[in-house]
Amino acid sequence: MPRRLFVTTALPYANGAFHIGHIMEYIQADIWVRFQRMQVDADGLPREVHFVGADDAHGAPIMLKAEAEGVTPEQLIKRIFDERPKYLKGFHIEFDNWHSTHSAENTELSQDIFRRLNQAGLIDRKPVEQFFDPVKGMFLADRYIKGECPNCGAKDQYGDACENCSSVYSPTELKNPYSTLSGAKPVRKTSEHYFFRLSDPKCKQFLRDWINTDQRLQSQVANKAKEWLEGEDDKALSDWDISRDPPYFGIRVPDIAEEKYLYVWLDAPIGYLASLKNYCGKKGLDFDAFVKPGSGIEMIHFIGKDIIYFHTLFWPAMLEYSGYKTPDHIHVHGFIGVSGEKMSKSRGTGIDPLRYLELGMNPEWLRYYLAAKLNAAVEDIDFNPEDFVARVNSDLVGKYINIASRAAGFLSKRFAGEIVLPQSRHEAGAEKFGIDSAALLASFRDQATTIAGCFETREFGKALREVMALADQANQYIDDMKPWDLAKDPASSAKLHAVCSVSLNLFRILTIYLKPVMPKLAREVESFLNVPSLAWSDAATLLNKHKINPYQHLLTRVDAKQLDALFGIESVPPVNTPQRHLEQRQHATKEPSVSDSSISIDDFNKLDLRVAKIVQAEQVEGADKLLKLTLELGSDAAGVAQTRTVFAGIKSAYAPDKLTGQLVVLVANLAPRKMKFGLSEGMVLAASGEGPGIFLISPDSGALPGMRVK
RNA sequence: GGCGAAUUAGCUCAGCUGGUUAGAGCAGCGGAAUCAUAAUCCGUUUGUCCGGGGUUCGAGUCCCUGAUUCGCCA
Repeated sequence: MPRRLFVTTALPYANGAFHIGHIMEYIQADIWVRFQRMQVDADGLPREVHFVGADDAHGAPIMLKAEAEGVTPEQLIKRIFDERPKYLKGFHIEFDNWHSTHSAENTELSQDIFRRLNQAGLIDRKPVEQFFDPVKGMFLADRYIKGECPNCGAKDQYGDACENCSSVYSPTELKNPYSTLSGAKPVRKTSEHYFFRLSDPKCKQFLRDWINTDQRLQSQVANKAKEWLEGEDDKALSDWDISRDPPYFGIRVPDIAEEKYLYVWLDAPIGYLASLKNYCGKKGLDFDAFVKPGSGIEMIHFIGKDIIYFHTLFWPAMLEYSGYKTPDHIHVHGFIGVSGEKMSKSRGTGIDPLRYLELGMNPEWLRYYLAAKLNAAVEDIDFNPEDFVARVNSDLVGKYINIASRAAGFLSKRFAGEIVLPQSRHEAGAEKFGIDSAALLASFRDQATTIAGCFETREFGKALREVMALADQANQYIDDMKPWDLAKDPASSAKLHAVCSVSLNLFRILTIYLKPVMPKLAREVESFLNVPSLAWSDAATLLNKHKINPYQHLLTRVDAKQLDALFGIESVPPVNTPQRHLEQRQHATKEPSVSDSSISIDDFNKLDLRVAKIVQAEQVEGADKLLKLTLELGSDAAGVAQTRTVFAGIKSAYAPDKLTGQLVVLVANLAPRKMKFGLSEGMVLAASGEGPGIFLISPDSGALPGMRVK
């Protein structure tokens, strides 16, 4: 039997587009999956891999977001669902299936799992007192409650922790609490909830065994899971609240007359199975045979470190006690940051994957760069623009592609594109040429096992370092052989032919090793070399007496300007970026969607908006989007004109000379921001939308510089 | 607050259970080359291995302590 693998990535929350963190995870998993698909197992059968994903489509945040947009939750998640392929195809991420937790399969599986857990005696029902928003008519998760910190009295703090004094408390301890949804004062209300008895001794014992199974989890992950599992007193593992009251967008708790819903985090991971089941249906495969205990299939989840808790405690326990097989491996990765800063979606320091594609940047650059930085540890990685340019250009174009480029021209021009290797060194030919190419080719071939080991264990960075070390050797070989000198002397024609043939064989082997990372490029190389799809085992063979196609450029270099555009100030991604379920504490301090909450007049008054007159507007050398504006704000008490310098990203829409004298609205109390070109002391208001165009906001005639706007 | 992780060349990172003058790539510098989308090759510089103590014949590696950063406390 070949190895059989069932691989998933974490389900993205369907309230927004993919961000770079999602794409990184998919690229990591996709590389791993593609590597597996290139393998043939001992019996000669190809390895069997099933790679699925799905949207995580339930929960209060989606319900509220849809409401704010004036659409139904179904419409919202449909829109998001329809966007997914653009990203996945764009980055060559090849899922076998993409489904949704809002589906017949997931409803059926979730309700069935709930029933089976109930039958196993692991479901309790008990009353819970929570805050309730009397205006909205719904129970409030912690993140929707704000108030004054019970410790330091700071205002507008969330229900879990104070940003000011960082004390931790529960929402019921807040002073003067209010609902962020309606502004109303929440009331305490009791409701019956269902709980999964995770603290049951048999459950804990099962988890202990599961967590401690060798090779199942990375050591850091296992340690963390143990810490949670074995916590005592106030840190003891508690039972898991798995139901929610209406209104809720989710799956009904089965077999009861009351309207209650399964908590989104219960049905979300079941989405892995729902997607697999949907896929099995399409392919005519036996789903039950995949997921029953002892099925012989390896179940592998790629996830980020933020959701370890769910995947190492709740999820295996749910599966175990509902009669399914439990996951064999959880592969946890860290977060991606940009230039040392944490990703901040609202400030635009993140990389918008769609913009990356729209700028025409090659997705395989990103795949290579991320792979070069990824390893098997739970470590955050950093996207550094200079590093990105250097790595891609020097490794891929300078080292790898260069090998083909150096050899192919001679081969086409002089030898009709036919690869002919020298005879083995013990026969006539190789010795005569003084080429020890056999040893070189053998050393390339022999790295197949080492590099495969790196891919298998997700040490992608190490794998690529090995590959690039080989590419260095290939370039050295070409340098030693000096084909350009050989080409000058007709007598050394045979040797030139040999050198080019060896070089292209080296290039072919490198292509095999890079194929999981750069599938499209590999396809183009296959077509250039005129060979069928390369598998891992092909590294053991050589191309000889074989005609190739003319060489065409295989890969362009990164232009640093593209990165400037990627990070341009206009590149701010959509405001509502997806996060995992927003009801979770860890996300509770993140900003809520603008439309979800109202602000008080006091909040508004914090803005000091002023009418200002543009007295000077000039181009900024080296800036793609910025104009430097000098603004007059009226005079101070002593009659001295006040001016401000503001850098505004409006170059694409306004010519500097047309702006002089125009009145605009300035955010006068915005904290000054040091930019590459100088200090920007405020911000001018402008409108923009999905399409092109930026439109400055101007007061009606009669307004004077310095006037307050409110 | 408690627990944990991280901190190694300008940049990105290797350094397994302590063992010779601490490594790689990129960048830099000096040469060579000109087949190759200025790609390649040779040579070369660079480090208070976060600070301070300690254990040891010997510590980047172990222990204590301090700093900074980050995470978890569901």
